[in-house]
Amino acid sequence: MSVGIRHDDLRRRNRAMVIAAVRRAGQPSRTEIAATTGLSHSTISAISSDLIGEGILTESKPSEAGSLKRGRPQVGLSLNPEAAAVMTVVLSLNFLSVAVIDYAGQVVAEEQRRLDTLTMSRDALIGECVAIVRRRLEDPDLDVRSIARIALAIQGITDTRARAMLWSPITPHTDIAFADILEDEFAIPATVENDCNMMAIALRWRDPDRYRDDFIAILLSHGIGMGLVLKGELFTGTHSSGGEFGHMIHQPNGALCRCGRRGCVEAYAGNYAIWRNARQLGEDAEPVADVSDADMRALATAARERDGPEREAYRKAGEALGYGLGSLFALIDPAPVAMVGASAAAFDLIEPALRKAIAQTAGGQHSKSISFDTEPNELPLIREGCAMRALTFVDQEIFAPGAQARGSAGKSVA
Amino acid sequence: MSVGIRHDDLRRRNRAMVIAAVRRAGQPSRTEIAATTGLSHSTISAISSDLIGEGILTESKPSEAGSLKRGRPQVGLSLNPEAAAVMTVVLSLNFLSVAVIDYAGQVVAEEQRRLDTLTMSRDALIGECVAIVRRRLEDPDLDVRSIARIALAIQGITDTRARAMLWSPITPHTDIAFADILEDEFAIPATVENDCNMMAIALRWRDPDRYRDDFIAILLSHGIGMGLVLKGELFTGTHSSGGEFGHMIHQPNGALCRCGRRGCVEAYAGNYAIWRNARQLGEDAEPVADVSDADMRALATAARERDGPEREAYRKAGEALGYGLGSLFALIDPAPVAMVGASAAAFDLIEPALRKAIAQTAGGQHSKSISFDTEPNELPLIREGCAMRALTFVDQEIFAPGAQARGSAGKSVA
DNA sequence: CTCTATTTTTTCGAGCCTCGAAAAAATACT
DNA sequence: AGTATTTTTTCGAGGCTCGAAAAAATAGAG
Repeated sequence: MSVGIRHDDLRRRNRAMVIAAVRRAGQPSRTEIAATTGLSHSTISAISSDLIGEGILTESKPSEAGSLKRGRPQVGLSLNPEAAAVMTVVLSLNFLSVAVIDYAGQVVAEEQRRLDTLTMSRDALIGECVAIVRRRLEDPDLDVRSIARIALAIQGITDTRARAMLWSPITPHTDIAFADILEDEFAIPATVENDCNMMAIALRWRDPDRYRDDFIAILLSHGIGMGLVLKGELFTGTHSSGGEFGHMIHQPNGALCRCGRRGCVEAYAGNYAIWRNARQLGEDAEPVADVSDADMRALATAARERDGPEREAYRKAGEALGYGLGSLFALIDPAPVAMVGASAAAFDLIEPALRKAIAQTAGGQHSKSISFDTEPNELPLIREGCAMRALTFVDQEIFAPGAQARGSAGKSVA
Repeated sequence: MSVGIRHDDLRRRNRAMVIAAVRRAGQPSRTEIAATTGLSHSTISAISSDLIGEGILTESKPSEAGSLKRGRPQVGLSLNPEAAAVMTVVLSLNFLSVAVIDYAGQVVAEEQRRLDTLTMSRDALIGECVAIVRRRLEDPDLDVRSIARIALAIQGITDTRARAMLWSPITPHTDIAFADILEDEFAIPATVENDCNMMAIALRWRDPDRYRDDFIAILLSHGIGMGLVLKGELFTGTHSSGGEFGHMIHQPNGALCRCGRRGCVEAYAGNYAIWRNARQLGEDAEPVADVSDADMRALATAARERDGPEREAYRKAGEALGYGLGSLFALIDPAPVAMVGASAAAFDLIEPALRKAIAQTAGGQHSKSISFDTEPNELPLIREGCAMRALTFVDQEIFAPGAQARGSAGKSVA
């Protein structure tokens, strides 16, 4: 049951609030912080002077823009880049990349690597992840002690506690407790996150006007993934990362899905499904392991050029996505959608059927008002989201320990 | 953006916490409250003495059971029934009922009434609701001034702010701002709630062991409704009451639904759909306005007796519910389900096909572990939930004003 | 160049709140 | 009747936020 608020929680929570305000606003003055948090100037003054003393914040020059004002100029507060650093690890199909990010959010080092994730042994996969992290940590240019957290993003299902990958399309192996493995190895707190959830977080940071409290990020790729933000918070399943939009049922007993079941949205809208339909292989044809981006582009070009099986394949994809979104919108009400990933570049081929389908569902009553945006490049988005998530953890758990306690006040996505 | 915690919020929140603890536990001692809330004995002592002084709590005799213990006996705290009262109004198809409930949760008065909701004019419908409330308020036995809140539950879609009914199957009229109407009329704060959400709240109070943080209540009735509790909180859409499980798409372009669209779960599993299939009228047959409980029982009896169209109708209903739940479980992970309503009595006919369908979905991987419970009588459940919701509002907004501020700490379903 | 108006930031005392320790209260056991 | 035990209250200490006032830092006016 919920727990009372202790007296010392108060300061911790307000510290977290101030740090969050600075991270969001970039270089706010104390006065601005007081306004956004609703706390008094005295309190902000006390907290920020603590935080500066601890090296978490630094004073920077007044925000250059409006310095024509009369009185004492505002002095901007910003995050001290050297206060800490985090490491992001993004593991996707045949690709592994890490980045070191300072406390202010700047990338200070990175490394990328191709692997054959589908055929690697479990130990080899884990080994590669550990090794690439170790190489970054051993980088002489880097103060190892400053790495306060590692966040690993992976395509597939993770558990709610962000400790393990439960299942992933990029490897046949399951239940890999990456968080424990990394923590045992490096003694740095680690979490495992779902890639689409990180996309959603990144979108929110990139465009907070459009992606604020309620929106959907859909990854159109070999498979179909989703990151969902509802009421300002990342929506996850009760046990897993959840939000397996791609495996909602579009056609009972329909096309064969990569997951072994039938009729999932993904079995119509994933790259392999579009490929299969475009090649007219039939819905029972075994999903191929991978379709190159070049092949998908060729398919899209063909579909644009003439009415044929390629165009029909995209139409079917749009229909599946549309009915899927319609069902989703029946549950959560319509919200803005971001289509992310290589196939988002072919959204023009998908959109008509999608809109037609969605218009026939409960959530689609005002389907014209549902807006779609596209972003073909998912990797930078995942990495950004991962970085923000890791930094937010540092903000809250390390620099304001105990503040994450309960209540969503400090738990908001960003 | 989120707001800092003021110093005076602290007491308010902890007051709310204590009240909630008493409401949940029934007759806890101060020591028990200290344990469940995590606050110190001194704090609990101070707060409870305030609350007793204000007439919100009362001291009752020690909890009779374990009074064989050694030391000073615990003195139980309980809600003062006279501290306030709330009124519930439940509006369902052709039926209107109100109840007055004291602060401790006991029904002190009630009234029920049959109406022809489908054919009534908008004003007549509103008029009946206002009139029945007025009759209760004018009851000489009742201290009118003590009614602190009115909660109206209605089948259909309400808005997130709980101010208005947006759409309902029980009436052709839409967008009725019942909350404003009642507040203008009686100057008592009012809310409008979705019936299935209230069912979920009631289930949680009735059986907190089974229905704790994550569960689903599904109303099997003329239509199909759902109340969903996730992570301890009632799940609603972003704009509406949401959770329109019945209008998730089961079969694109499938059977005609009462909502005018095609292929919704309800178009296979609602009473009218089962009836239509049992009578072999075809999927395009216009949904009938109402099927009597007696007719539905006859259908169920026939289905149990022989393999025929009746049995097939229930099979189809189970299949639709199963695939729908499967899609839902893809998003939120599996959770216990309560089947509520008259047709829950025919769940034996529905279950086999339901389990078979769910086993073919992503969420159904462990379909055997998904447990179903049935409760044929929805009305008492709706009223109970409504009462608890209204009382919780009083707990938080009236007796601990400002405490509902932000953070879910105090917002939990109960 | 000095003075004034203006705005931001810090300082300081007041008022709450929670906590821990100790005291008081109320009972069962010996 | 006295002792052990458990619950509840009391009381002082320590923290936190707030408002008001003071201090700091600048632009504009004369």
